[in-house]
Amino acid sequence: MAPIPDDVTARAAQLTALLERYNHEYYVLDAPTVPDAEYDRLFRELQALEAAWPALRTPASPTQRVGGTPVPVFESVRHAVPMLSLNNAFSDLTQDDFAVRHAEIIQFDERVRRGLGRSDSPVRYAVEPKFDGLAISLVYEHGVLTQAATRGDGLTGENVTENVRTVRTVPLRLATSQPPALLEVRGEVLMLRRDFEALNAAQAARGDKVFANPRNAAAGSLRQLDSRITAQRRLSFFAYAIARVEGATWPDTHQYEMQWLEQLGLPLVVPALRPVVEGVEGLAEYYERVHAQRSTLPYDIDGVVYKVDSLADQARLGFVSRAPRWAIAHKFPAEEALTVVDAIEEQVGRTGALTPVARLRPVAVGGVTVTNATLHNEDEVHRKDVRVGDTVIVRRAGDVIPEVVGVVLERRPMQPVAGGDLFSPSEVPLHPPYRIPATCPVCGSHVVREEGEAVARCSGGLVCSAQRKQAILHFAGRRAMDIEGLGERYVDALVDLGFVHSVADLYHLTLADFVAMKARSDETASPLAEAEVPGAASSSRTAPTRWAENLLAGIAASKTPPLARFLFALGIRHVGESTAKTLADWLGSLERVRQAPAPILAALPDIGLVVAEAIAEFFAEPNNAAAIDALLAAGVRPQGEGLPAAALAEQLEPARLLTRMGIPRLTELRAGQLLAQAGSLEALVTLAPEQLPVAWPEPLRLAWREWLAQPERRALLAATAHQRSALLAALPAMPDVSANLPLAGRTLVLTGTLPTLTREAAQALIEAAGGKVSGSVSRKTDYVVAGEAAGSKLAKAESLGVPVLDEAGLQALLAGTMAGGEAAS
DNA sequence: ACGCCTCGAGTTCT
DNA sequence: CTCGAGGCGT
Repeated sequence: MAPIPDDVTARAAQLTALLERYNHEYYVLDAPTVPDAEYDRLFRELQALEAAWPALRTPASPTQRVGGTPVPVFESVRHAVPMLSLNNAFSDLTQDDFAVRHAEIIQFDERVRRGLGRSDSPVRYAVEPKFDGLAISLVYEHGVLTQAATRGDGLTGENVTENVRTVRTVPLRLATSQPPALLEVRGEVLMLRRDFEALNAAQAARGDKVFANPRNAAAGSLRQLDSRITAQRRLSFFAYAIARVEGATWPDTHQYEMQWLEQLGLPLVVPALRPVVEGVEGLAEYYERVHAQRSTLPYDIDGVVYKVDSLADQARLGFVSRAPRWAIAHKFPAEEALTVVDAIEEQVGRTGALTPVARLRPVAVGGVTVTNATLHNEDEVHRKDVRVGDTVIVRRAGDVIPEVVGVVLERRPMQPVAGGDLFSPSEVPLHPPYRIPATCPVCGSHVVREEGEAVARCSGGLVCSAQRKQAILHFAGRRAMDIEGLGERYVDALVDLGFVHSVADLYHLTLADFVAMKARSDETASPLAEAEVPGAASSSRTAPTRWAENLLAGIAASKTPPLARFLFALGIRHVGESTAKTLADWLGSLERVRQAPAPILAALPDIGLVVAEAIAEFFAEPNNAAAIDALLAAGVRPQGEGLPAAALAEQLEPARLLTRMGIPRLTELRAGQLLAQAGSLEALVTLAPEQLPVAWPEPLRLAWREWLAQPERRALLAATAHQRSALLAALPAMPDVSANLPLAGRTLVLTGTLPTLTREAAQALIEAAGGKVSGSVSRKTDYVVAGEAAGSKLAKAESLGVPVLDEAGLQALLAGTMAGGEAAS
């Protein structure tokens, strides 16, 4: 290749420098000094030079902001310094008292001052808005941007360098003649509100999908595999931290860090929004000020961030389970909005539960458009007195789920009443108070509400198509049989068109069935029509069976589930994952679970009479028995341990079993006396009245005789005795050794996202080590394992003094090398 | 009998 | 995540 003439190299360098300066003036300083046309002219000149001499085209060239070749997939990038998330503090602005309103600020400041051993002098804090965008890490080597990565799980992110290069405010080269050998900057990529609106307008005009909020638009744009698309989207960047410096002096306060970054040409938020303040009053004042300004800012924020300004002090404070002790995110309270209830409809759940749902006029709350909100149950609707036509206050509670806070009664639609006078109102509400319907909206069966229960249920059982669909969906669910690809759309179509009546039918479906189903659902324009991929109109001839093959493969692959998951999949009332696991662990086979009478089941840990009877009734019900037999006949083989648990003998002590028969006033002590008289469970049936224990008072003797009088109870007693013997005979010869495992008898709670383990993987490891994973923190919790974005459970652990571990701590515990955890402050 | 704790069930939107 | 309800220890 011909060498590049010196004058060309010089001109290219000159153009690059000019374009970089104009870029910075335009996008970062918002103060252009040249007309756009001049910029475009220089830009095209540089492009032309680069076209003639491609060697000039470096990654740092301003021409490279237009995006390059699409990548098949983002490669992953390991962060040299982990990208942490901050602990959260929440505010409740409904309180007036300063101490109450700013309790989180006061607590944070106290923790900081305690940690620094500084009781009187106020701490200096660098404060800034908490952007609602995507955290990004930028690496500059000798002043040139060489890598940009998303946060990912904090340890490993995605390499999005090509995309970030197209973000106009990100300098491709640092504005200094003596750049550090290495500089890693952390900041946020986001979309300004005006850019978001323009983008959505353009998307809508083109008939493309619009984004729900700027955050989603930014995320969607940044994660484009084709960076040319990213280049067309107006993304912005704000820097807020330095992660690594080599070959330069690291400033000693956060404030100086920011000043340095600004000198290097990195965009920062306007100075007024990032002051250094002192003490609690300074933090509170800043919080109030930004909160008040929130809606007028050019971008979305979801709170503010407080950081101890001195880096030496930051170092002294250190970290608790991967979140810094010297910084905290203070979130604004949930946003509320007003909207109108168009209708109240009922959803029918798997158990037949009718749940009233408010259909709302679409309204934006906290970044998403809300159209539905659950009203939980009839009582709840009455408590809030929500009616059709009402204007209601909607909030996104905690983080996601929309909630109707209350009704604005002044706006309730009314109608005049004839003959109204001083003593009777002249108008009444247009709509009556809500009533749960008397019949199921799906199948018309009557609706029953048990005495003392909050939920109303459709009595139709599996006759009700809604219940059937939900039962099948539950059966196929990820935590149950895990049939891949069988989602709501297919279940709806399969049931509506009569291809599937019960779960066993799934295993008899053929390719021909699916093709027929597809044909019929196309005719009837059922929801399946929407399942087609864009442009599938022509491909429905060419590859009509691909999805069906996948589905059939998914169904076939689900034939050998672990017993616990199979039991859970059956959808027995009161039997969730945990109870299903108890049954599987203790009894070891489907047959033993099916045959166990209620008292045996109630002898197992955490299973009482209510649950035991629900299980026994489920298996006794002929329809259910037939459905299970059909599954077995179709080749479904739940995988059990084969043997009951060795410790079962203790659970099945005859006196214990007797107390679980549902006999009134029979305590364990009295059951023991009774057994001493009879000699064995079997002999109880024939025990003569005069042989009852002498210590028994007359009412008890009467209660016993009355209970035993019914034949089915004598049968239950006999069946229980029989099953007990059978189970004991099947017990394994060797006692189990689980007591020696490192986490035997320990209860752990997982919260947040762990850096490398998934929640399921962590749970599996803990259980393999003999421990138990629970969902909520209490005094009985031995450890809380906290990851990224840990929430209320971490806070609760700290308030109860429960030790908090990070993933490394958990691994140490699993290895049995650690006696205790790192205690939280 | 009471109260704590855990589990089950239902839910929204992208 | 939140509520309601069942299980179990006190």
